[in-house]
Amino acid sequence: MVEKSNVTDNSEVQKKANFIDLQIEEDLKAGKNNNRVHTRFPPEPNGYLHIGHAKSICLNFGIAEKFGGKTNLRFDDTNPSKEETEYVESIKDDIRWLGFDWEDRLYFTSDYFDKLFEFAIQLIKDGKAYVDDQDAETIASQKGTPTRPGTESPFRNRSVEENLDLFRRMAAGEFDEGSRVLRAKIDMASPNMHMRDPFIYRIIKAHHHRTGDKWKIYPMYDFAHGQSDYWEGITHSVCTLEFEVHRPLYDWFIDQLQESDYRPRQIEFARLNLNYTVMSKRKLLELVKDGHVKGWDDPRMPTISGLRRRGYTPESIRNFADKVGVTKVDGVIDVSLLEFSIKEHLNRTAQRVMGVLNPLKVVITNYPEGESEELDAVNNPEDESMGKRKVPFSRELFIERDDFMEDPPRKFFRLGPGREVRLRYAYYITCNDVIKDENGEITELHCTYDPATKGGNSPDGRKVKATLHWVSVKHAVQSEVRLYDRLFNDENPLGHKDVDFKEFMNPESLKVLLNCFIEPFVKDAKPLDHFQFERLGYFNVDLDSTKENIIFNRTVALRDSWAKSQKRK
RNA sequence: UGACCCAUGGUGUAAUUGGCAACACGUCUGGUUUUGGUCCAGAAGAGUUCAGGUUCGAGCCCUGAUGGGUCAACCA
Repeated sequence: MVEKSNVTDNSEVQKKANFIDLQIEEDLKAGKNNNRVHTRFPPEPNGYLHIGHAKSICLNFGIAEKFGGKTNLRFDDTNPSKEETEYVESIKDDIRWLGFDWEDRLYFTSDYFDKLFEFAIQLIKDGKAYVDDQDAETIASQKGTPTRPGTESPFRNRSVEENLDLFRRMAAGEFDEGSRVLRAKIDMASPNMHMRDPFIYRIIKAHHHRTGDKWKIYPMYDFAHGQSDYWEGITHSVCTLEFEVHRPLYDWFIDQLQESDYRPRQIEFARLNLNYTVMSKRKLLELVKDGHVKGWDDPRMPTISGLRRRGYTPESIRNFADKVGVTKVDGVIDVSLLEFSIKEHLNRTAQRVMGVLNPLKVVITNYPEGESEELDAVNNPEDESMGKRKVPFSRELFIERDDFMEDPPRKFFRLGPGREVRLRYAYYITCNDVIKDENGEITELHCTYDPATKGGNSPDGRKVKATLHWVSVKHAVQSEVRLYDRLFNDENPLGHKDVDFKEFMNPESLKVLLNCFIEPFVKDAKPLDHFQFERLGYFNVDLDSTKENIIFNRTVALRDSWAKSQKRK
């Protein structure tokens, strides 16, 4: 069975087996690979990980967990011109943050460069690989098309000795980049383009982030991946759908290598797509490089570091990965599911706090000047063990501008002239006067409070229709709040021919509010701490935050059926 | 005149392997509520791309069609 055997967060959810689980169960039933299950997560260190990688990470480590196997982390670093150590470190951080552990199984494809080289030599000796002296264009022209077979290279039938000599000289750096490649000799007429004598080694004279300048030639992905799997004892090599057509080639190389019953198997699944964003490293890099966002970890980015900074928790991302499932169907997941995942987690765990984003001053005219008091507030109504805190109250308060209307429409329950509402955990107040400046802008409200309603209940049983959040002016912490909206206005920014995806960027994806006031409880909050600002949403402390200037990110807004009903009108 | 893959409510995933199409998100309604949140109750929404076939019975098996995706980087 494939249910999680360990009962972690006592949720004991029995996960449905997906098609990969089923295939693994079959392999196990057939006694393959001595009943071992061993997966790997193989990122290329050429960018930061995104939520799509998170799905793959959860899948690979999840499989190992379900079947009592192991998962390796392997950096697929076969192209020195694109890869950097910075990326290696960020990737490791992100995986660890998600809560997965590769233990001592950290590998680099570059660890296998010597073995790969030897394997190439062997193929040459076996007459299964040859050096091609033609340039890229010529070779491409001989490749044929998907509907027309290719033609063989004039260098295809060189002698083994000549191939050996040339290949060694390629490795020695005797030739220029692009002047020669090593190719596998397979079948130029294959209906599968990848089998038409694929390149397996090319000359690149760039500094490699790990092997330095030792190598002048580097293996191609197809020549490295399966072999790395094989040498690491990987049993199930899970990758995304676009590698489906590579599988025959993967198998071909394994055929050349296999010397026992053990054999790794490639299985493909559909990559994650999210609407209103882009999910390709190249496109994300473009956003970073061109300054459309502030970096890989900009809270608007679908990167793991961006989501982390935005306030997403590892739990929420893992739950999300579970919810989207694993299939071979190319689909697009609605961001609302991602947002649901974080709201679900933070609702249970986030400290409640009151914060006013667009302040409107309220003077409690019958509250003694210069005095203040502390009121009890619940830290999390979903979790009594989180206890209570004190919130200071005084004569001058801020409330949310949206919570007052001079001419309240029909279903508006909040404050208006002559109306009485409750200030959460404090008192009932009634609005008596609306003070305006010379432009007619409302500058403050004069209200009276009912001392008998302390804590928020009226002894006479009088009801109010609304409860507002508030802060005490002299106690509140002024802070910056960054509100985020989707990065793109279009559901599928990449789905338009002839229009660059950046054309669809949302100009209002970031709104910075500098004049926000939060209750003093947040004074000592540290970067990445989560809060629910009551009635508003979930916020966390940004990495830019300092003791003097606390900065909050809005992770996600609370569901707001009032705003929704207003929008409909 | 190719190969390979895919097709179930708006979205994503299920369906005891041939037996009443279910769950989640989203949407809507009502209730509870010191958060217009949460929670609770309920509703709408697919008859499974189409056409044949096998079968007592097909979302599931077979055939064909249609639609979509991937493949012709010295990227992974």
